[in-house]
Order: sequence, then structure tokens, then C-alpha cells
Amino acid sequence: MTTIRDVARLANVSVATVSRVLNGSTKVSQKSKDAVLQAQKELGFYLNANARALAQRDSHTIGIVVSEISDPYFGTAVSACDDAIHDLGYNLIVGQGYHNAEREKRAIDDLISYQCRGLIVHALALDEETLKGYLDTIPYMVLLNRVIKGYESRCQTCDNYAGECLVVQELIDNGHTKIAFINSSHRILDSDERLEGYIDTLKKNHIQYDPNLVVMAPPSLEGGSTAAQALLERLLPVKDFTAVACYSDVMAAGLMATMRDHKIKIPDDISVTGFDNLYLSSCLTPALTTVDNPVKKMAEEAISRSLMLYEGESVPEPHKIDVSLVIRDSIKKIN
Amino acid sequence: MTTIRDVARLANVSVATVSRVLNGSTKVSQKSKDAVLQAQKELGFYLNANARALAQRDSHTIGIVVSEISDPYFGTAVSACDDAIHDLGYNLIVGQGYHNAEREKRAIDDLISYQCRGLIVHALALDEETLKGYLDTIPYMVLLNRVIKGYESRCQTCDNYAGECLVVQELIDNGHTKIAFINSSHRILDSDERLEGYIDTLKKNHIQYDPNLVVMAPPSLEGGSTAAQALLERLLPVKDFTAVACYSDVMAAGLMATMRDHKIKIPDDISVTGFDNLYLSSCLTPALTTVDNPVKKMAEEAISRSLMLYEGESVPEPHKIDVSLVIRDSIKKIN
DNA sequence: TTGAAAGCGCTAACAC
DNA sequence: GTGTTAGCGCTTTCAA
Repeated sequence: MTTIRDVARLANVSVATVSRVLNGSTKVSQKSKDAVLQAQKELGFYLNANARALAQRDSHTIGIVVSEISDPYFGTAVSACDDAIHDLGYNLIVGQGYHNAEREKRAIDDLISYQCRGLIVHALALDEETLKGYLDTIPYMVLLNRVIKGYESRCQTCDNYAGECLVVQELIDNGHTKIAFINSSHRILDSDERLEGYIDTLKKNHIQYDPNLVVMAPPSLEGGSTAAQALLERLLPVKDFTAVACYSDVMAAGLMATMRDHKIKIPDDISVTGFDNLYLSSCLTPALTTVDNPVKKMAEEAISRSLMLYEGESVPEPHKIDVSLVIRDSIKKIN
Repeated sequence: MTTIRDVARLANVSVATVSRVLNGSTKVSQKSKDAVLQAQKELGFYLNANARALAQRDSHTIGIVVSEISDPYFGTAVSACDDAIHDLGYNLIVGQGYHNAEREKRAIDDLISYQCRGLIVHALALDEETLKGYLDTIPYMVLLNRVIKGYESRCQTCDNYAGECLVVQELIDNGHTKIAFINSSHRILDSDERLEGYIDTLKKNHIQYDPNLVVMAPPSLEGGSTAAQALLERLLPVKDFTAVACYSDVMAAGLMATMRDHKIKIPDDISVTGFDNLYLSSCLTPALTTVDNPVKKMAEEAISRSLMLYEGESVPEPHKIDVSLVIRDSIKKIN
């Protein structure tokens, strides 16, 4: 392994000078600079980021844990975070929790030990107690899509409730009254809030809320499929719903694929709505009416919040990111 | 910052003992072990991964660079790599190249400086010379979906040619002779091979190859959309194609969305095929006929190859990963 | 503008 | 079984 010492020797300067040059210090003569750069090239030398992190007590690194990076929602979130920190000179390290408490814990622990100086966590399986423990020991950890009482300033969310109200109202405005709801089986904040939005909007429109119309499944494509099957088996024979509001676009996609396989036409037979407005939702046929969830904005907010906390600055409670309705073609007007 | 020394002090043992306990060494008395674990918990202590990497000369880290993690193809690839290394106790660090030579370079440089002990690179914008330079200095770097002459044992690909032959033949078997091809505008190996498969299959079936039927665009959703527009403007008025084979599922998805917006029915008006068999392709309507590209297998091969190279073992030239046809509903039988 | 040297937090001989 | 200590590769005073 070639080290800074090798470069120094070859360039005929001290290691301090090499360090200065490679870190862009101005207080170096052109002559030294040239010699160092030349030697670096010749040796194919890279500064060792681990050693740097140790010496500087700064890893130049931000950590994020998500459920699964191949999930389009999280892919988008990770990209957004990466964009947000790149210009600041940080690098992103990603951990995956796989909807599993053990894995979530390990992912968080790993990122902490890497000395990330920012930590964004989307944990849906970990219990509140454990999470509180983390929040207490890691003052710069910020939660995504989940709120723990007493730690509101460390929890970044979007306005799930308002979003679900919007989309369910749109269904109702199109004449639907028998509306099923597919929810995530991980009962963290966002799923509760969306369910609440669904229920309240029904009530507000004097529609009886029927718990039998709510089915839960993992918040994945497969989960959407499972939920669709459950709905079809239990409910289609008696035709007691004309629309289904889904927890997320991803679940809606799974549901729609299953519906299609069962020759059920959307929106002619059943209307469908999503949540998130992933690019995926515009590729579906029919294009999905959904709620725009500005993941990018949320990621940026979470990052800057985490960075501030790291610096020891106090931060205000974050406002819920505003969401909005995106009307496409997955709702049929009925009377 | 609390260090191993603090733990040692609190547990009334030496730092060496703390290190032993925390690294699972067997040669520690139960008494010491308990004391250390207790102190660790009390202090909320984590080993510093940077210091560990430095002392052990092993970062326990594998690097991968992809174009964009929010692209479903790369999301899948990254997940697959993560799965492959997790059980080995490694962690994955992801870099993004954004279809851009500068960014690709920076991503690779970053991963090198993190002392990753495995490096998987999907670079589509970087020129061959630069890539060769990297391959020469980083003996454990492995390329994905791209082959550089003279470095074949460091290049992992799937059988792009065979795959495209399969899918184009399927089109022809269904009566299509006017087949357009949407290709990636990054002319690295995979796009060339797929184009070649397209051309050769036409020829083999005595169909004249018409370069005007090939359009190129970035290998993204937007690219698929752009390509669709180009095809429609230039070609629809004269109706000179009945099918379009796409470089990837992602491009096919973009194309299909645009077609839908133009009221063109798939497969009734135009048949479409993809490549990769992402879960996305089964969600499209109609479900996409495509080529199954076992990303997971490819990732595993690439990882184990990189790890072997790191150990200084010599590796044979990799075989191209086998692909297979997945028939769904996006091809119309015509005569 | 430069270099010597201390020290970042940890591991791994080595000695006991 | 346990402790002492010399590094790992780098940055950063401090002095020159």
C-alpha cells in the first residue's frame, strides 16, 4: 500500500506538505505543489479516507437507512439525499432495514460506527423504545416518516393526513361511496395518519366507515398484490366497493397488476388511487391518480436538520411537507 | 467522543481486553466480558470503524458505482450486491455516476479512498483509456456490463446478444417484420451487443435491416419517452413499423407511457419488448414481454470475483450470464 | 513556506 | 487471561 510518506519521499518534501497540497491548502509553493502532484500521479496515490476521518474527526459521510433500496420510493429518497449532500462534499452511506427490526438495528449501528456526521433513518419495524434509545445517544439522528412523542424536532414527515383526505375526497367527488383502503401492515405514523385521513373524509361526507373494507399488507409490490387478492376473495362476490385507495403507489402497482390478471378493468370496474407520485405511477395503465409526496424536499430538510443537530444547533419542530393531489386516469366518474 | 479507553477505565480492564470482547475473541474471562459489555452499554459506546479499518488494514467495505440508484435496474443490482456481501460481514458503499464521466470518476475515486476491498463499477460515460488506467491501478476492480479488451477477466456481463436475438425472434415469430429498435445512446458493450442481436436476427430471417428504424436515447425512463416521440414523428405517418424492441425495460416503460398519451394501443397498434425483466415490467399494461437478466446472479459473480482479485487470486474469464425469454402480453400476433 | 512530531481510536504482537 | 505498547495513515499544531 502506498502512503503519503511514499509520495513525500518521491516529491522530496515532508508529509505535511503533501497533506497540504492534497487538501488544497494555499500556503504551498508552486514548486512543491507540482512535485507532489507529479509524485501522486506517478504512484497512483489516494489519500486513505479512514485515516483522514480519524485525524480530522470527520468522516465526511452521511448515513441513511431505508427499507430496501430497490423499492422505488426509497431509491428516490436515497438519490435525493445524495444530491443534497454532494455539493457539501459529503458522501452517502446507505443501510437497508428490509422491514425487519434486527436488520434495521444493525444498519443503524453500522452507520454510527462509521462515524457518519448525519443520520437519516426510516425505521418501520423497530419498536419505539429502541428508537428512543438511539435518539438519546445519537443527537443528530433524524427519523423519516415516523414521529416519536417527545422527539418531534427529530422527525421529518409529510402531511400524510391531508394527502389521504385529498385523494379520498376526489374519489367521493367522482361518486364513489364504497371505498376500500389498503394500508401498510407496519403501523407507524404514516400509515396511521393516512388511515385517519381516509376515515375522516368518509365521515365528513356522511359515509359509514366499514373496517371490513380496510386490509393490511406489507408496503411492497407483493403486499399490494396480496391485498388485492384478499379484497377480491372477500369482497368482489358481493360487490361492496367500487374504489380502493392505496397506502402507496408501489402497493397500488401491485394491486393493479393483480387486478389485471383477474380481468378486472381499472378504472371501469374499480377505481384506484395511490400515494407518493413516483415516476412509476405515471407509467401504469391507467396512469395513477395519486398524492404528490415531495420526497426530494423531505430528504433535503432531513439532511440539513441532521447536519444542524450535529453541529449542536437547536432546531425547531419541522413542518410537515405539503402534499398535493395529482389527477390522472385511474378514477372513474360514477353516479 | 467516548473511546475504547473510556470503556476500559469504567470496566476496570485494559483497552486490549475491551477490544477482545468487542471483537468476539474467546480468550477472555466471563468476568471481564460482563464488565466490558456493561460499561459499553452504560456509555453507549461504538467502535470507531475508521480507526478499526486503519488498524486492521481492512475497511470491511465493498464499493459499487451505478448510474443512478433510483433507476430500478440499478436499485436491483445494488440490493443484490448488498445481499451478497452482508453475510460475509461487509458493508456496501454506493456511488452514483449519473451518466456523466466526471461524476463517474469522482465516485470511483471516493470508493478507492475509502479503502473498499472490492469494487464493482458500472461506468457508461467514462472513456476506455481512463477505465484502463483504473483497472491497472486497482487490481480488484470489476466492470459491469462493459468489456475492455485485454481485461476480460475483470468484466462481468450477461449474454446481451443472445437475449436480444431471443426477443426479436419472438417478434418475428409473431409475424412482425417491420421492427424498430430503441437503443441506449451510451455505446458501451451492452448496447452494441443488443443492437447486433437485433440486426443479426433480422438478417437470419431475411428481413432487410433499416438503420432508420434504430433510434438512440439515454437509457432512462425519459429516454424511452424521447425515443417514442422521435419514432412517432418520423415514422408513424408512413406506418413503417409494427413493433419496437427496446434496449431495456425502463426505456420500454417510458415509451409505453408516451404511446398511451398518444392514444396508441399496445400491443394492438404497436408491439413492444424490453430487456432486464425488472418487476416493473410485470406492472406495465400490457405486461411486458422481455428478456430475463439475472441481475442478482451477475452481482454475486462480480462481487466474488472482486473479492478473489483482492486476495491476489487469479480468476478465469467470467462466462456471460445466461438470459432467457419471458413472454407476456406486449406482442400482438399478426400475419 | 516548510518540517518534526504528537495524536486521532483502534488492533495485535508481545510479555507476563 | 490480561496489560503494555507500537503502529495503522493521516492532519495539524508549533517552531523554524
